[in-house]
Amino acid sequence: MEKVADKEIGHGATADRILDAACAVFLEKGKAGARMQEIAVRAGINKALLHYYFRSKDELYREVLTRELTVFFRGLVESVGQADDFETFIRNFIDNYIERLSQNPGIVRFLTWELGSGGPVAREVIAGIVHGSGGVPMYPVFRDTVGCAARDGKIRPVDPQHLLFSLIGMCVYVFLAAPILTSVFPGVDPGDKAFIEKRKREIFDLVWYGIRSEKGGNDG
Amino acid sequence: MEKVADKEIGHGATADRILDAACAVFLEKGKAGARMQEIAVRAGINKALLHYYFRSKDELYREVLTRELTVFFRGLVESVGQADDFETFIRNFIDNYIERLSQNPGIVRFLTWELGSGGPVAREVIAGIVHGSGGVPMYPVFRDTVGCAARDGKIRPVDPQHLLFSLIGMCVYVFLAAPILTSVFPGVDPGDKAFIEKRKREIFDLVWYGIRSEKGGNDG
DNA sequence: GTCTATATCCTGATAGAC
DNA sequence: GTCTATCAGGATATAGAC
Repeated sequence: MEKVADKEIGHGATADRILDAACAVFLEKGKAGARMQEIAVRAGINKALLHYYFRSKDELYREVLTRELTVFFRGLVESVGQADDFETFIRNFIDNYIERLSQNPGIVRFLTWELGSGGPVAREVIAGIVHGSGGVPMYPVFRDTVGCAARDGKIRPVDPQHLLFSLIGMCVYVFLAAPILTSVFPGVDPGDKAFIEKRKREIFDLVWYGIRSEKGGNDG
Repeated sequence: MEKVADKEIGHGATADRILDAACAVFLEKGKAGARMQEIAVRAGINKALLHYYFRSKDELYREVLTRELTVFFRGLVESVGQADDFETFIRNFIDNYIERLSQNPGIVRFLTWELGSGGPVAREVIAGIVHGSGGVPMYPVFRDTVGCAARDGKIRPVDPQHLLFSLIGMCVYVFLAAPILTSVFPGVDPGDKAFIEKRKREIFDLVWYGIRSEKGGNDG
């Protein structure tokens, strides 16, 4: 499996092109709106060959989701890491989270929709990732880190669950609502590098001023 | 148009039932995933009668969106109102915003998806509401109120646009991500009254501590 | 206004040649 | 592995009786 002139270099070249095309179409149109015809064309083949590689639309959908969500979630989970002080812990979280989102602007929107529509496949795949993942469970680490910081008087006591929701919400919103934002606020572009960096700073400032302990806080 | 035994009281009773049913189905499945058959059944009629009232799926979709988004957006815009002091201004915003969202958990999810999918109908309808609305433009009021509070030394200087994004993001996220949250955090239910009230308080605290001016702030 | 039956079109999936 | 041609099912939309 290493000759094949003209075309690619062997085994899964076509399959990969299909997966890429399918990913794009599914993320854009959703499972119901996606058309096998369009996926085939974007992959540079025809429907018959598409079905030769992936028996059915359902199977293709499952493969795409598994591949895409696995890497995406692993990336997000890594947003919660150890850090010397609590300030960098929060800063790293925001940086990493926004960075991943800005590189995959479509996937969160897709996930939000598909999960709400009760898609069993998406639910399954995610369950497999969240629970089965051999990696570090994300929330316990976050909760404990916040708890320690509060106990040490670095920050005021705060519900870690809601703090997490607030952080994620602030990070995710601009990407989810990108179409509305750009239409309501001409000049705002969530894909723009400068906007992204400013967004990181604004979120951090709001959160940091919002939770740090009064007594210890005269470094601003 | 005021007799008609047995059935409802006249003109648009059936049409309204159809619109309600269609709204539910569209919000749940999206335009592509929605089936005219299901809409008909939920409205208690059959496909033929459905087409008698609304010529095509596209037309029905447009009517539903126009009706639903109009009232929803007007409600959201009202979240920005005058208040005696800046603290109640923020508190009112959060209260109102979350209240509307919690009563329409599905519509934001739908909107986010459909706008991102480039649906021209949704875009059109929203443009008509946002611009054509004779009501008060939302953002200028918000921006000026924030600006005044900063000028008066009530809060630290802060980018009003990003503050708005942060506020909305924190409010909206738990409803958008409800399916994920309930599965990852057993016990969390964004539809629960107690959760909603707690969420309001947590958001307010984070924002208020996060933006209020240091000098004037010793009332906590 | 409401129904049953039917037309028309589209899409996912298969057959079979090369 | 890749193609053309085609099937079978399902979806929107219409015809026509009541």
